[in-house]
Amino acid sequence: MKKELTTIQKDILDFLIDQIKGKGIPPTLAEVAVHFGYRNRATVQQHFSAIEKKGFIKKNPKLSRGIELTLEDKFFVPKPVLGEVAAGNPLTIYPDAIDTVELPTIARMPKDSFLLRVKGDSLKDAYIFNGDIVIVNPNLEPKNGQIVAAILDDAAVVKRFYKKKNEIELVSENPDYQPIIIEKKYSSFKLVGIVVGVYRSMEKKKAG
Amino acid sequence: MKKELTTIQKDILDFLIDQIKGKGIPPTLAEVAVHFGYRNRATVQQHFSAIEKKGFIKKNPKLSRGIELTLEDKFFVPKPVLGEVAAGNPLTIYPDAIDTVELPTIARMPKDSFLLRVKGDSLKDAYIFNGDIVIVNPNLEPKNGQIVAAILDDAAVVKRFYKKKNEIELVSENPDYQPIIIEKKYSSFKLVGIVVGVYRSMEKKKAG
DNA sequence: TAAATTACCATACAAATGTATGGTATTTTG
DNA sequence: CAAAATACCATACATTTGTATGGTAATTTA
Repeated sequence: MKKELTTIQKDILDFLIDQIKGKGIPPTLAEVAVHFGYRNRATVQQHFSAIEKKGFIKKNPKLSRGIELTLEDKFFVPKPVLGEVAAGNPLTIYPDAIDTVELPTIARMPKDSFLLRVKGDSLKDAYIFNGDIVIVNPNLEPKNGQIVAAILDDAAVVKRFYKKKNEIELVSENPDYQPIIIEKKYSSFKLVGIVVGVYRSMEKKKAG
Repeated sequence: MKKELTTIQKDILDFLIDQIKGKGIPPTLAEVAVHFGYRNRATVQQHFSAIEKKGFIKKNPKLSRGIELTLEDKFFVPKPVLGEVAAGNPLTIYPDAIDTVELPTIARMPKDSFLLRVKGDSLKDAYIFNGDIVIVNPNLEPKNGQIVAAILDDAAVVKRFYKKKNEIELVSENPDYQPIIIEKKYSSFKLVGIVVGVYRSMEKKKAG
């Protein structure tokens, strides 16, 4: 019935969604071909057919730019969760997806953003809880007070970000946790991105 | 700078808006010609030029369906929020969208699901807070313990749902609020749907 | 192992598309 | 009144677009 998309098919679908939601109109076969470096439209044409057969888009025959998304009926689209981040103490971030969450289409992420599942309760006063999924955008400059994801000594944290004269402060909302202070020269610190949204599925009840 | 449109030009612009807003993609010259009964595309072509000269649309040369609206309103209308629902006490639900949420990259609304913005703090022990957006699916049967949206005396509430022998109980997580008990024959109660997810944008900081 | 799927390539074609040019008649404007 | 703008018509043309068909190689599935 509804099969899974291959990696390439998923990339193409992402591009379609990106164009439709971003530019407003669906791309032509040629435009997709150019974007992915294909030498002809037939390749895209065949990918479209495959994606349509799996039920993710609908082609309006003969109609230019006649691609419609059927995602709205699906509602939930599986997205990889790249790792678990500690709101409290640092945890490992995994190179590949450790899991997938069903993300509602309304909370669709920007192309290069990714998801992290929060562990711990140090952000509970910022209304982010154990098990919540945070959407991280790596292409934004952090402003003071924003919640960011960062790598610290090969582990990942989600904290509130404050830039000071010679140091960066990562604070938890929860007073039980001490702020992490990073001197600017400290090299094993790497900012990953800004947390732009939080999503929580209500499907399964969770513990407090 | 920006002159006024003639009656016909306005009709054509209206059609453009209609198509872009409704169908999602701008029409071709030919489609507009057919709609208005013109025998050729050149007529539409000239109208487009006139409307563009007056600053209401922008033509992307050589690009099929390359018409953009330059109206300040812009139609990448994010997501309509149908109303505000009280987690605490009932609030009115509005017939039309009262607001839109700005989300990272937004997909279209699932056909029959919708969004509601939560007001009040009676669900705070279920980790749903004032200002959060709940995603409501009206096509699911509620199970005991699930969080539902319901209409109660022309107002909407978001509560935890419990079905008992002869009554339905809607409880808040927050003990400050008394459970609402509805006898089964009570007619002004209508279940709207199940809350399947919660989304919160981090773009603007919010109050507790 | 055989069959199906995937992921590309190339070529061909009719129809659709945006554009250009030229024409006519009416209405509006300076 | 003359000039400009408006509102259509017709035809022509190069591209673009969707589609169809056939082929190759690698991978996945049965």
